[in-house]
Amino acid sequence: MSETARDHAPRRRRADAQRNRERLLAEADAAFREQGTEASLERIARRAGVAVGTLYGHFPSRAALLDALLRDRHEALFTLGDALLATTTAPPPFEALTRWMRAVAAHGAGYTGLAEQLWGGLDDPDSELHAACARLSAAGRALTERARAAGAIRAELTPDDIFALVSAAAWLLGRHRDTAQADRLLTVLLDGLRP
Amino acid sequence: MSETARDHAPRRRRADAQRNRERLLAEADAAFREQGTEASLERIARRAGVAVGTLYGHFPSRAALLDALLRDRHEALFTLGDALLATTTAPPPFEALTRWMRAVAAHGAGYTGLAEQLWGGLDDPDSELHAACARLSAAGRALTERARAAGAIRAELTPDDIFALVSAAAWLLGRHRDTAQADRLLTVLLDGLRP
DNA sequence: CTAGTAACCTGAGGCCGTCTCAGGAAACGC
DNA sequence: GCGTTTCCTGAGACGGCCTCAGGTTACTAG
Repeated sequence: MSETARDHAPRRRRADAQRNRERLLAEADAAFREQGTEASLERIARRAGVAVGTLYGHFPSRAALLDALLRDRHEALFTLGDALLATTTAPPPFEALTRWMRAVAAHGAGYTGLAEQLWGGLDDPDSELHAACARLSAAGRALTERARAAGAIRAELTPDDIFALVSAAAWLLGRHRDTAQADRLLTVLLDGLRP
Repeated sequence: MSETARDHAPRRRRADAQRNRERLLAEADAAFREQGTEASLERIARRAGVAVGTLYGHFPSRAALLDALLRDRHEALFTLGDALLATTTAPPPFEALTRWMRAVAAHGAGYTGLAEQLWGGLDDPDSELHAACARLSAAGRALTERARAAGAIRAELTPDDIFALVSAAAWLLGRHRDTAQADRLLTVLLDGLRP
């Protein structure tokens, strides 16, 4: 957080544009935390001290806004996925899969409604969230196949099944805020994967 | 289904009102099936050949419309719950619980978005869906406690946990239409309940 | 310091949705 | 038929999404 703040935005931006972008992201994060991913974009713009059009100028859609907001968290998940798959650092297949599922479920629970958005982003190739969703899905697929090949999970489970279960868990956790319960439920779900 | 159609509406209604009510329910069912429970009420009214105000006259809120639409299905679930709890007809505790969970999950998957509505109806005492949700929840609670007392499920699981799991399953099944997958996922979930 | 330019911002306005309510229409009972 | 009660209508207030023509501002080259 210094002059390298423009990491993944090599093109110089006008100072006011940069400021507005940051305020918008901050307000969007606050609004999404409080009201979920369906929070009013108009209100977000207003609270950022900016006109609606400015918001749309920076983020053409809700998905684009989310994508920008989640960039770091997604990056961290990609890294985790790589580590869980790399031959040198990977834990046993079942543990790798469950650690992945817990991480993704926790991520999808970050905002109420995020699970739906990620689900939708996977289906819609035009969504700004599509790339991220696809990478998450690919990592999950690889981990699932490895676990399946090792006989660590029921043979009939497909990667899509795993994705569905993670989404459901994220949906649930995203509207409860009870971490103890979340843990119990994830345990039920993950134990059920075993053959 | 004949002249006894006004079962739970003892008060005579004007013929046109009765007709409109039925057309509205039919169109709402169609719309909810196609587009989920967030379908536009204006469009439903229009397709029923009626002004918006008429719809709101019959059903003050989306929840009221859903409540009317689901009345029979809820009644059937209450009956099932009673049977699963009655000492004469009840199967073993674990089977009773899982049959209940499967039935409620299937019900909540009837329309995309219904799971959220039922969840919300439980929380909001003013919702027209509240009574039905509360009864469903009570039956689930009793079945859970019985299963827990019999040592058929993990000791740490609460009735709220079960409700949450059923909701998540309903959410999932409500946006997939793959019954084979639905079965696999429910199996995972229900097997995970065991100690 | 200044002018020119490209980048950016604004907000009215079109569209659709929810929900209400005053006034009009229609069914019913006699 | 006629009065009464019940019901229906649809304009309109309000908020959300999204766009785009026109105004504004930061930067830059001189």
